[in-house]
Amino acid sequence: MVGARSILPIMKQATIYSIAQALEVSASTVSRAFSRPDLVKPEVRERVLATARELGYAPNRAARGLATGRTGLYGLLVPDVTNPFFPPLIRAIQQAAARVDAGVLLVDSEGSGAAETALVSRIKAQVDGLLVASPRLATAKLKEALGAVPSVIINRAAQGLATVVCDNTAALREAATHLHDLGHRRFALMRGPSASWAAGRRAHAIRSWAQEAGVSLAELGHYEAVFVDGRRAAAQIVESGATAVFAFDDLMAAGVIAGLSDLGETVPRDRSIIGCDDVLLARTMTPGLTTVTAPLEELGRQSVLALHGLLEQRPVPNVQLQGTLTVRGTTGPPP
Amino acid sequence: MVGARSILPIMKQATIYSIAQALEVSASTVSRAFSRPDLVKPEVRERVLATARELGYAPNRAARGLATGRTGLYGLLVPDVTNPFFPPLIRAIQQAAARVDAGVLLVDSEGSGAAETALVSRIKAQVDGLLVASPRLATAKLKEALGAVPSVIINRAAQGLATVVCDNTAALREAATHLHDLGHRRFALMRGPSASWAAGRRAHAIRSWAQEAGVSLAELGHYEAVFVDGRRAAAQIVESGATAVFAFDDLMAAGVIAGLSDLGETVPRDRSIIGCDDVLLARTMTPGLTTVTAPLEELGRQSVLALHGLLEQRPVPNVQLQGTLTVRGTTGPPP
DNA sequence: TCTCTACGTGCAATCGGTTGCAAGCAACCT
DNA sequence: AGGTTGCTTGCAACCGATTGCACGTAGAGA
Repeated sequence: MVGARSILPIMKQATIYSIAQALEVSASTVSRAFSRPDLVKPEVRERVLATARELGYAPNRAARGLATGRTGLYGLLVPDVTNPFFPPLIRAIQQAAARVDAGVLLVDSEGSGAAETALVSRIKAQVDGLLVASPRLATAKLKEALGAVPSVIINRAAQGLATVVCDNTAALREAATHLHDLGHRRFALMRGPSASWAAGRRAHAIRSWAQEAGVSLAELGHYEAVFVDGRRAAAQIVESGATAVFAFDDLMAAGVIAGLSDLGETVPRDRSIIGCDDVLLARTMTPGLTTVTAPLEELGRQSVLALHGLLEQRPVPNVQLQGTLTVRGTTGPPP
Repeated sequence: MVGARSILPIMKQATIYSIAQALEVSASTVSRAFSRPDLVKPEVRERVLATARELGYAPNRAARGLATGRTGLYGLLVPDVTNPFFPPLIRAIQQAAARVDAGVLLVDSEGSGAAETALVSRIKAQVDGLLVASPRLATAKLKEALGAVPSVIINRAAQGLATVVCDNTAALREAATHLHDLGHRRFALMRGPSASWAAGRRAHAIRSWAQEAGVSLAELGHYEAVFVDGRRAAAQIVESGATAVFAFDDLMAAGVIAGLSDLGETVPRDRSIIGCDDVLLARTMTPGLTTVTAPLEELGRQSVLALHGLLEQRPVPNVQLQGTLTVRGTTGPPP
């Protein structure tokens, strides 16, 4: 014994065996004190827990995983971490997962359906279950890729899979009415990606409202849900003659505003714009963006709850949450 | 050979043993074919690999982890996922980690130093190493919390720890010169959080430039690096009489612009603003924000490289990258 | 007093890899 | 021919927790 290193004795991490030894009980008892406390005499359990704390014991995840087949990890697959829609969702998921003692393994598919397939099969052996946010893949392919891994799909309907979605229909109708009340009669709708489930839903909500209200609606797109596509679309909007615009999401809305500004227009003086999602950007731009706020924290929490339920063999109902209208500064009376 | 089950035979996931059996070799050989290919006769190795592919074999991470003590996971601790500075970094880290066959376990400290301590000790047993982005904790406490876990600190200097930082001094001086050339002579600096290393560095860079250039510099703050703090600070800026403002980061810059707008001013007509980091927001606001672009992808890549090196016992030099000036629409001549 | 039940505990196998050690074998050297 | 070397491979002991099974004990019931 040479290296008497000063502070921390190079003591190997405590195991159930070290605890068992210290207490002169068997390792099984220690194990059970944690995983099945009801099977251990209260007094013994207390002593085990105390000693564990003393020795700084933390169960070895790998060993537990090997024995139980559970990793304590949830995979989270997002199409694009840098899209401001996802970070609040990620955070909520992370928190909720921590509450059920699970970690979050994050992967980004860079918006590619092919990558989704690859990533899913890459990580499905490493996790207990998968949370798939806004998948690009068609439902059938998605199901195939997922195989038997317990999964929850976020922000998209998918027959035969557990889903947690946000319905914006009511909020969008409210938004439309808000614009109508301000005096707008000519509307434009900037459609999102054709493969996007949300885009279809939103378009449908607005389309049916416009029909009922008997106002004109110019449908533009499909566009990619990115800033530059919004910016480029500004000319088409001007051309359409619409005074009020529904952008597919906040990013596109910001793009449109930038594009209109390039053309010498000011929002909301010359035109009103409404976004969707209420990402950080919507709150921080000037003027603030009128938009439909998605309950992202709740979305995250519910997804984790659903996955957790799935893992415990509980039947999990599909969840549908509601978006709400948030009026800020990009809507006003028509010129 | 009986079970010709039609599509997916309910076959348990393939293991090295199933492969070994199929090939009539020992499991050790199969194991070595993967982990130490050089020890296996090429011909045998080929057959193992082929059979593995055929059987859809994927090594069991938990088992490997138990045997080797490696989990194949890097922990990534960020103070706030929703701060747009981090998502691009996260994505880069995730990609780089995948390239060395590691997963990323993401945790968010919600900007609290105390939570950092708790989270670090919570996950350090589950990961091979830790990437700590912009920690709030003082270096000493951080080191204590990290203990012996191989770690890389991102975006902050920390004596005795491996670090990967971005130096903005040169870019900020360039930005200052840009403003000076436009005719500005009265400057203001909105300082970031006092605990932030980056804030100190940026302040120092600007302060020393101002001194050399012989222009007036009003130092405001410290502020939190959030939108609302920027917005509230607008009045102080007007009061200071500065025509050009360095905000600690883009979020604050956006806040200032909003605040000035509240007061009836327009940027850059009435005042010029410069941010820092070049987050998505900076590109998507109207007008675009003049700012110092941080090489986030490179920052992420280098951090992973460093951690990977650490894990292989290689000596890892500290990395320092350079920010670059990006001129957009929030800077112009003084009124 | 004797069985029966219920509870608490320990034994030992198991999860799926990794790895030190030694044996088998062929080529090479003297 | 005998000895040496180096390459392949198998054996078996781990890694740290979980869990089915069986044993021992004490209290309940007859």
